[in-house]
Amino acid sequence: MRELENLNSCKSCVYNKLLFGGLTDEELDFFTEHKQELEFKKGEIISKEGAPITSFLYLKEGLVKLYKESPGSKSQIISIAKPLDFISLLSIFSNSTYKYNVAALEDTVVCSIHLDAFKKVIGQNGPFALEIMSKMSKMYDDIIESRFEINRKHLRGRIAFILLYFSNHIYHSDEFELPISRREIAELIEMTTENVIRILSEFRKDNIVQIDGKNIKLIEPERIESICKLG
Amino acid sequence: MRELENLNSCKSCVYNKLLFGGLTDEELDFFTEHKQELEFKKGEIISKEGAPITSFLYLKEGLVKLYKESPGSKSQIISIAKPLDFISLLSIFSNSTYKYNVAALEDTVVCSIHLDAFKKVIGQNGPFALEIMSKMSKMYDDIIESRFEINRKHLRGRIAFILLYFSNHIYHSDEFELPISRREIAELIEMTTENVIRILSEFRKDNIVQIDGKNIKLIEPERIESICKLG
DNA sequence: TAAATGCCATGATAAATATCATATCTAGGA
DNA sequence: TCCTAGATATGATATTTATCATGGCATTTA
Repeated sequence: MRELENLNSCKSCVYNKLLFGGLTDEELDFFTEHKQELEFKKGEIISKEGAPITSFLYLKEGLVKLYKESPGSKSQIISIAKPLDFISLLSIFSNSTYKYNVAALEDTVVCSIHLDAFKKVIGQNGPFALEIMSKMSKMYDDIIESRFEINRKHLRGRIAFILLYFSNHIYHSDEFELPISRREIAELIEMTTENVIRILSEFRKDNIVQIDGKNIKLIEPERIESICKLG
Repeated sequence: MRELENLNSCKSCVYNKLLFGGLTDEELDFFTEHKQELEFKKGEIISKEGAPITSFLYLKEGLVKLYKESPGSKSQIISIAKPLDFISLLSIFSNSTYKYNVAALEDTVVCSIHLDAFKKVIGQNGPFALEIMSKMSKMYDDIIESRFEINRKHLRGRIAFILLYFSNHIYHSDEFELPISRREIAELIEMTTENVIRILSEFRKDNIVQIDGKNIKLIEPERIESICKLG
């Protein structure tokens, strides 16, 4: 992890309008004083389950995974966060320590705002509070929704689901490089690594995807959609 | 559904201190004007997926289930809400329509505060906003946590989990009456109705629970704990 | 009262999935 | 450079779970 020099003010930050629409100049200056940009290399741990929460974190660049490790069983990936997602989201208002781990899947830049400063502004700016609540709710809803969706599918449907997830929600293209290993896919969609590999092979043999290592190309997205829908 | 007469002010409501610690008298009066208590009989639907959200709802008395119905597959129960839980929670700040259904498992009293009024107070009272966010986060965290926990267990572990859930979190007793059918248990912990019945029978034969219809008595809670932990 | 419906119950069987074994390939470290 | 650990790959087998069939029981409805 590397702390970037604190050159940029939040006021000039291209993300502030997307994320923090309703803030005054004073509030943005206040955040500027209490923020820090952090850079993480691929594979680095950003936060750990059980560690105290001291800041509000959101992703500026890169890709991270939120995951849980439970003794004696495999780890489970809760979700993948992309730029502009809040990554210290779950737990931040409900717990003093993180309830899950966060690790960088790519080189990543995180903006870290000191928690007290963040809460102070929420407390004084109602519309901002509502905005954060709305974004928070959306993220929680998405996680819960996709958990239930994955659970009612069979293995082929789950693989179809995750391929479409990367294609539609992360890369916006039929062709992309998987940011995670087969094992991590397994941890994300509740199946074994062997079966992830097996079913990706099936899809390749059926000619609905091209696979070369981590490089994926969806040849027949419509068929993948229908496999996903059927479950 | 029956609308109760609006006799009680929020100021005198026994729940207000538990739920809404930081409100001024004026704000409580404001809520009194914009609230309505609703009574639902067991089995009644409180809100439906897709219906517009017009109020903030919380449970005063009774027990409800939050569930999703998806065409062509069984419904899935997301969670069970008990008194003081927010039931219009998910979606309320992120969507204009409900993302799931809510139905009463017992005779139930719901307090309904008009959404605009609720948002207005959040916007003007920062500590209250933080309080609501904290409670919201906790509920979301619990749902997500238990989803992941259920998913890494085998059937026996799931049954143990749900027995302990009712015992520890709902009834606070080793002896209780199940508020839901075997089919609903199945919808809640991701298994088939037959297997719920089968495994409850196994537990009965193994003498770790007494079962008489919906009446349950945990004979050996420690063994149930260990079955739950092992998965 | 009778019929019907839904819930509880159990067994037999089929299907889905995990586990185990093994092999190849690759990337990173000594 | 070689060596090792981990990722990918595939087959055989075992385990877990779902499905199907059937019946009893209770509760609602005609």
